[in-house]
Amino acid sequence: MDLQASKQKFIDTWGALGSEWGINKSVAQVQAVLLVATDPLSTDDIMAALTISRGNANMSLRQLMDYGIVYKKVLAGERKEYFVAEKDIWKWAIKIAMMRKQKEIDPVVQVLHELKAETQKDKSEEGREFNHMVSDIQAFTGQLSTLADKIFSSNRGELLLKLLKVIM
Amino acid sequence: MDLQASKQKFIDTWGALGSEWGINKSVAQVQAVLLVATDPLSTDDIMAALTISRGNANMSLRQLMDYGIVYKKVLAGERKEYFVAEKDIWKWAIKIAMMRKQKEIDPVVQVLHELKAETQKDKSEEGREFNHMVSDIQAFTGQLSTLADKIFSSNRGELLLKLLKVIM
DNA sequence: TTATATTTTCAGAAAATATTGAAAATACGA
DNA sequence: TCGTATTTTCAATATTTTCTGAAAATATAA
Repeated sequence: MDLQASKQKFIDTWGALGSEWGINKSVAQVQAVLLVATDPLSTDDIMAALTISRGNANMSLRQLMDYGIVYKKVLAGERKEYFVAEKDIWKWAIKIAMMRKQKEIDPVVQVLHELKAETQKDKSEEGREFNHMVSDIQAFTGQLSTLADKIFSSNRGELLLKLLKVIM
Repeated sequence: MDLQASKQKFIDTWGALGSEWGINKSVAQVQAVLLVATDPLSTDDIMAALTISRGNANMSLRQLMDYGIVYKKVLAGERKEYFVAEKDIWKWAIKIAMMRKQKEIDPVVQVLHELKAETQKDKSEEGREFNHMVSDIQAFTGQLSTLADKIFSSNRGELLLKLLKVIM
C-alpha cells in the first residue's frame, strides 16, 4: 500500500468512526482530508478530494471551525480562503467532548434534578421508588459532569491520563 | 406535576438523550418505561405505554437484553414473557460503554496501528509527516482504550470516581 | 397431536438526516 | 462605483435509519 492509499484509508476510517459517534460523515472526512494534507486546502480542493458538493464542503468546514478544530489560513496574494486542521489531538478531544457534554448531558442533569425535587415529597411507595431511581441516576450523571468539567477546564487531561496509568 | 407526569417526562428525556448518543429512541424509551415501572412488564404493556408496534417493542427489548441491562422475568402461571430493567446505573454505564468501545473504537485503533506500521519506512517528508500524525492519534486512542479496559474490568469504576474527586 | 398463544422476522412505508446545486449574498480588486 | 470571484444559503432530492404490521416460526396447554 502506497502513501496515497494509506491516506485514503485513513480518511475512510475516520469518516466511519465519525458516523458511529453521531458526527456527520462528511464533517469527519473533511477533517481527515485536512489532517493528511501537507498544505492548507481551499473549499475547491476539498470538494475535489471527497467529490462532495460546494454546499456540503462549506457547511462541514464551518462546523469544524465552530468546534474550533479547523482554522482559516490566509495565503498571501490569494483571494480564496484556505483551511488547516488542528493537529494536537488533545485540543480537539477536549473541545468536542466539552461541547457535546454541554449540549447533551447538562440539560438531562437539569431535568433529573427537577424530577428529583418534584417527587421529593411524594410519600407513596411508588413515589419513593421513582424518586430513589431518579436520584441515583442524577447522582451518577452529576458526578460525571462535574468530573468532566474539572478535567476539561485547565489542560489537566494529559496529566490525568499519566496519573491514571500509575494508579491502576 | 403529578407522579405520572414526572414519569412521562423522564421517559421523554431519556429517549432524547439516547438519540443524541446514537442509541435508538425507542430502545432508550423502552428502558425508561421499565425503569419507572413498579412491576415486570410484558411486550404488550410496553407497546401500550409507548404506542409502538410489536416489532419495534420486540427488537428494542432484544437489544436491551443483548446489552445485558434488561432481564426476562418469568411470572408464575403466566405464558407471556415479562421484563425488568437493571436499576444499578454503574452496571449499565459500564456495559454500554464497553460494548460501544469494542464495536467502535477498537477497530479504529487497529486500522491506525496498521497505517502506522505501513508508513513506518516511508522516508519522504510527506510520509514522515503522515506517519507522525497517525502515530499521535494512535497513541491517544490506544491509551484511552487501555484505560477504559482497566476501568471496566473489575468494578473499579465507582472507586475510581471517588479517587478522582480527592485528587482533583 | 391439534389448537391457540406468543414471539420473531422482515419487506415495505414512513420519518429523519444528509447532500446537492443553483440562486442570493458578500468580498475584493480595479 | 462596477464587475467578478468567492462564499453562503436553502429548497429540492437522495440516502439512511427507523418503524410498522402481518406472516412465519415457535412454544405451550389440552
